[in-house]
Amino acid sequence: MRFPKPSEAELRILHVLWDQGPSAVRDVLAKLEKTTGVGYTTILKLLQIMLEKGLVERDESSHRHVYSAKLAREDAEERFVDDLVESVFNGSKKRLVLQILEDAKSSQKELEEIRRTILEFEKGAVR
Amino acid sequence: MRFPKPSEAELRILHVLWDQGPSAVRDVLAKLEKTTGVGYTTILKLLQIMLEKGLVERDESSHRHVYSAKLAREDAEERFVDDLVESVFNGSKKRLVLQILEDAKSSQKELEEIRRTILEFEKGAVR
DNA sequence: GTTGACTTACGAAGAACTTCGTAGTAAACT
DNA sequence: AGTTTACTACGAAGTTCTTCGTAAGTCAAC
Repeated sequence: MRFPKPSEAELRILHVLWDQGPSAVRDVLAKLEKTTGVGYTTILKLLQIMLEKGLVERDESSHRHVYSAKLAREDAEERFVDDLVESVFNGSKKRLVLQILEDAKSSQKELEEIRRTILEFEKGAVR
Repeated sequence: MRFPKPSEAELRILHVLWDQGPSAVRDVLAKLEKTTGVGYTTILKLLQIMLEKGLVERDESSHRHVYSAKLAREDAEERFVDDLVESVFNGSKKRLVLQILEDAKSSQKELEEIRRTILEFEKGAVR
């Protein structure tokens, strides 16, 4: 089954859930209010919408509901990459890779890191 | 100066302008109506909005206005990749590269193509 | 020069997204 | 028990995006 693509604000919340694990609204707010300045009920509403969409699930055993990501980080990453390849690079993953390399060309350090990353991967290293 | 990020529909139009060069509304429509089923005035309106945003420019010397992309393909690609890295991969291009490799792992053919792409790039080949 | 086809301009509607205010409910603390 | 604090639910407003309908302008061809 295909899950809906998270919006920007939803993605910010998912990052918190991925990093911190199951969290109440207040826990999510704690991480996001400094950077986004967003209010409590905004997070709450978003989590409720995400629940409807199936992006998160919640534990209602306590009055203080606890939300956890139902969409795995890797699945989300793959989905976003696939969508990008489709909409921007005409379905060619090769062209995306080329663009990344082309993009990093200006920075010797960055290019070197990518080269190292690929080498590690070829040796069978996982992340 | 930072150009606005094209929306999905705007991006579809930009692809046409990148592929075909300067085009009138009808020319853009010809390419998009089969795939998207969208109407004439929709394309027109979008082009007008894109003109305001600075994504395209237009030649009004003839009654039939001709639009051309002001935003270069490569710049758009770079912008979309950067935004993806920022919003999904926590700013780490390395993690994006890893995800692409991880993603292609299932397909031997795809992985091989990426490997070849990187090799070509290292030899100084341009796209 | 009138008609008909094509074009632009523009308003508006519906959808998704983001945000918050208000109201009601549960818990906690004197 | 009563008050204060914290939480959930929900409606609603503002924004952007996408789409189209309608009106008005241009041009060629009859």
